[in-house]
Amino acid sequence: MQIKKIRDIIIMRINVDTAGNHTGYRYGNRCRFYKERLKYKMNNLAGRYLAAKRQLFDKYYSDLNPEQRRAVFTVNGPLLILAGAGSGKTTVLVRRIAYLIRYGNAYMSNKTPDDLTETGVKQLEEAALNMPREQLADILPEFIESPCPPYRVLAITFTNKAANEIKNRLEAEFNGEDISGIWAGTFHSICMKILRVYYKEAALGPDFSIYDTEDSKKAVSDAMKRLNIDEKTLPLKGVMNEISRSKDKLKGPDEYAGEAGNDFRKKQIARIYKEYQMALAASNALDFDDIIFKTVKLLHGNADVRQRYQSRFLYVNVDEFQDTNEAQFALTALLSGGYRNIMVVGDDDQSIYRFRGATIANILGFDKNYSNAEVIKLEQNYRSAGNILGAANGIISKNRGRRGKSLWTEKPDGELITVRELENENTEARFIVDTISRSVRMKKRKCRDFAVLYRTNAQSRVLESAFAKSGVPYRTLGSLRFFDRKEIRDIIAYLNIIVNHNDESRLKRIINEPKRKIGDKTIDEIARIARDGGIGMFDVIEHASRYEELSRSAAALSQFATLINQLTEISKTVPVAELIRRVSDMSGYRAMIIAGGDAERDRLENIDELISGALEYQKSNEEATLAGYLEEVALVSDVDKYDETADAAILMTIHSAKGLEFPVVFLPGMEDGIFPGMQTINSYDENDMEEERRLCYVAITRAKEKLFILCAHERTLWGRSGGNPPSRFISELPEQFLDRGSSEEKENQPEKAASRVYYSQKPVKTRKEDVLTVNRPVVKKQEPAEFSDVKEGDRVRHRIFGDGEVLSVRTMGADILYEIAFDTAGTKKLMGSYAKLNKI
DNA sequence: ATGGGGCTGCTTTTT
DNA sequence: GCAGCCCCAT
Repeated sequence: MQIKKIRDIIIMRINVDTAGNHTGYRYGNRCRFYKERLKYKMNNLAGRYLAAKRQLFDKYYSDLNPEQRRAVFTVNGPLLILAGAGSGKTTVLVRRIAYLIRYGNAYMSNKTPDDLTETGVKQLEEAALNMPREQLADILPEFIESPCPPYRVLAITFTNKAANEIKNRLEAEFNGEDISGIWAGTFHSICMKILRVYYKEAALGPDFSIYDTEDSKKAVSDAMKRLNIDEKTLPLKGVMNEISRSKDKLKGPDEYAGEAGNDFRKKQIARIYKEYQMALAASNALDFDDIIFKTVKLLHGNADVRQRYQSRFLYVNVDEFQDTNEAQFALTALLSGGYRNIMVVGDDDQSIYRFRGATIANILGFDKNYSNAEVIKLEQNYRSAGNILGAANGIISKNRGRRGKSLWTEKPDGELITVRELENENTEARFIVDTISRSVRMKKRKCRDFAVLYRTNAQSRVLESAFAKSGVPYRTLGSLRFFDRKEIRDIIAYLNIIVNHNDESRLKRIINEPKRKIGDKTIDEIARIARDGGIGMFDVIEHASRYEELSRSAAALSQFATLINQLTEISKTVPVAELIRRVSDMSGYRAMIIAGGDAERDRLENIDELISGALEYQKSNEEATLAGYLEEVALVSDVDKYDETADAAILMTIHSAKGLEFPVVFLPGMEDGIFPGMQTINSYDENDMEEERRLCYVAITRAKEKLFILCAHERTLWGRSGGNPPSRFISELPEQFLDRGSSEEKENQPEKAASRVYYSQKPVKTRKEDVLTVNRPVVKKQEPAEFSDVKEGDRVRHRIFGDGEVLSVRTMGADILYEIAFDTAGTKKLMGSYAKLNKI
């Protein structure tokens, strides 16, 4: 296959096209163009008409800030919205889609009616001044300019949760009007929608299965066994990762092999990759990465299909762009290739998924890939109190690979951030629980106001038991997912076999579950015969008696085949929920659980829950099909079901907290070795530390009112006890936002620190400075007064933005917020303590 | 074929 | 510290 450098080709095309015959103007040109035109027409009717029109829209959208409005009104051409944490990103996305469906390009358009009259324009000007905002909706339709029908809008997100939120908020926005034509979904669900229609063109069978990580792990492991590659010499995890990253980069097995060169490990992986893909093809299955890979391949290689979607999607909107990988970037480029109205929102400072292939280059270089892209920054934060935001700005400013943004808020400073070192992980947990229960007892807050965010899931155990003991209601997110439970996976495997008899991974999973006296030997033999004969495993099973090698288990095998065939017949007549019931009965699965006695009780309940979930699916989908259900099950996680109304404190990893906000946030385990983790500390790639720092930034910006940063003097981790120095990230926080407890506590610190047993495996890495900062009680106060002689109207110089004029000076906590109109870099809001301003 | 006991090795996670 | 895997005994 020659999908060589799809990405390069796509990017090249973008550049060529945009440089050539794009409909828009470069923004700079457009600005100049505007000004000239406005100056010229200032006194004539058309100019006044346009000004009044824009005033009317600005007024109608006055619940948004000016940057947000610009993001809503800029609909044509490529647009990058850099949306800081808590800057109203989803609101903008939703309002923008609603705007282009209602008004099209009304605001930016320079068209004027031919029959303008003095009185008509006067009326508009009058309305812009005096008409109450609510009534403006009646006038605005007059300005509609090529509105976009809902079905021509595409909105892509990462999680189902985000997709649902967009859908729901849009529905509310249109309250009752039919906008169901909008394509809003995750990358994977969008791709599935395409692949289900054009499966033939994508060289897939009609009822292909989706392998989740667990399934593909098995398939890769099997492939390695077949190739006689030992998992001890080449760990499965690394192989999986390499294959997955390779697919992210749109590289198939052959290309991967081509690039392996003389690298033995890569050559091995290339063989596994190829074998794995062959197994997937034989099973008529795709893994998660393939869903996107194959779609990009299809759109790239098939002009008809490509054109079909390119001519359909007039506006393409991509959420969380900082988390896209190369394949996803290519997909968005292909889908938006028709009209090039592509808008991406994201925050480079919140990119925390590099480890799974996200490339921050997509957002950092968006305006290079799309040379005429406009860039809008949303920097006003509506979420966090001043001190929290100050700390967040402080820490993220230490990163180098960023576009540079500095958030500001109109909110008061609020409380200082509490930083505490506790004795050990148990006292740390108790501190959290006590703080919560005290606050709840005093009726200051509800339990659900509190969130505990940790770096690793391993930290949750101690926390959970502290919560359990105290009786403070709590919930943990992301422990064992419902669909990861064995019994659920088994039943789902049966359903997959019914749809796709040759799904090898699922077949292996349930062929002997419950026990049917079909052992591993037999299964391997079946797989081998199938492979040699180029037929499906199920075909072999169905005709087991034909093969001498299988004679011993032939009876059991044909019984199994009969079971599957019967269930397949049944599946054609009964709905999914009923089918699940039949599967669990006829397969003997239910009987097996019941035989297990009381210990297995909840497994039975889980199956019942699965059935009610299927009923739910039938209710909400008019065309409920088994294949559709399986797709939903494969692509939907139960994290989406995080119930924000339950009155319980919530415990989760920082990663899963992204996009959420809480009045009070605890960050336990802020220690070098945990956060940042040992791997990061020992890494020679400074990008690793930057990503860790971004994660810390995400953690801090989850808090609305109050933040606790905690570490333990001693900690038992992985069975060994020892201690970690407080996280280097704590010392990166500007001191003026922190409350480090009484001076007494501080004085005790050096001794404690001296007696510490460090985990550090590579003492080389523990540099002198680190130890010093740890041991010395940090009391250096930052001097915000340093620049306080800068006044409104002064000329100043900034390291990056150059020279500019100070528009306003405002105190924000112990810091000062400057608004500065830079000569070349535009108007920016900067915090005094980081801005490093020099008066000139 | 199956079940139990010992051994290893270990971020983060959505789809 | 514990989960998940491998190997061995039945």
